[in-house]
Amino acid sequence: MSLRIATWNINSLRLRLSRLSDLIAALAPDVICLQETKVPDDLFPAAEVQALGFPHIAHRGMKGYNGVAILSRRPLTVLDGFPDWCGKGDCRHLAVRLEAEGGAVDLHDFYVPAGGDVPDPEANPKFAHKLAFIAEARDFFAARSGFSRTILVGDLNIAPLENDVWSHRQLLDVVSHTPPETAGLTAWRETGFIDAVRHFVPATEKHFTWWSYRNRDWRASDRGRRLDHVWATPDLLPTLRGQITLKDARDWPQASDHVPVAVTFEI
DNA sequence: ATGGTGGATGTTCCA
Repeated sequence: MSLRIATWNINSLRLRLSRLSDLIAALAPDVICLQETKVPDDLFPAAEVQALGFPHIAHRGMKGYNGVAILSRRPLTVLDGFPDWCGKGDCRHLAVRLEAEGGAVDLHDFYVPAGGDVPDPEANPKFAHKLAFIAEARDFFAARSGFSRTILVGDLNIAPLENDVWSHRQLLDVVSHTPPETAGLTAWRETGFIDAVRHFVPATEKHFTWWSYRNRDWRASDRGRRLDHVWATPDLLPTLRGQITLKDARDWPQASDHVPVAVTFEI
């Protein structure tokens, strides 16, 4: 059974419902994990999403900011028992179980705090929150040693490798690529995941999923970062079939600043 | 060194 999972920071689901339709046409995903839906649960456009061929929906949203959702062609069960990360109640995580021929698969959708502009946890509470969030996530997964058949995706707001940013040297003190963030994210991943996109794209190759709105000509300047990730437990390695990073989506009308990333499993 | 753009909200915050 083929399972293609896409992740996308959509930066407002209601504003970009027609872009979601474009994503479905371009990638034909079985499951879509969204971040920054920016829609409270009672205003979630469920009927519109279902009309796009995704009858099974889980969402956790709030007014104005954050918000995650998982849209699926196949049945899903929402998983609970997870922390309220950093005790903020701010809608940054959703987990579901998908039934597959080879057994159930657990899927986590994360939206990690961006962390503000100043990479100093003493001076900037947003950066302190970001470091605390990734440490809490690392500790949570570390405490469940031996978990398997698990996929973790999302806008993790950190570019861990040198070629995950346009200039490693110039971004070492820029939030998203500082040593405490990249070390923290790697420690989280190493609790039990492999980087499914870098499994297909060599670490020597630049690879980005986000380009700032503030670059006039994003493609020419190409000052991108790889902030969006797909991880999988190593038992799923033999099921990996490929990845697509839909760079062209950055040129869609009224584009998100993030592009969709999809990984296909034969599961 | 600065400011650049975009979304939700409401006279500003967040990214």
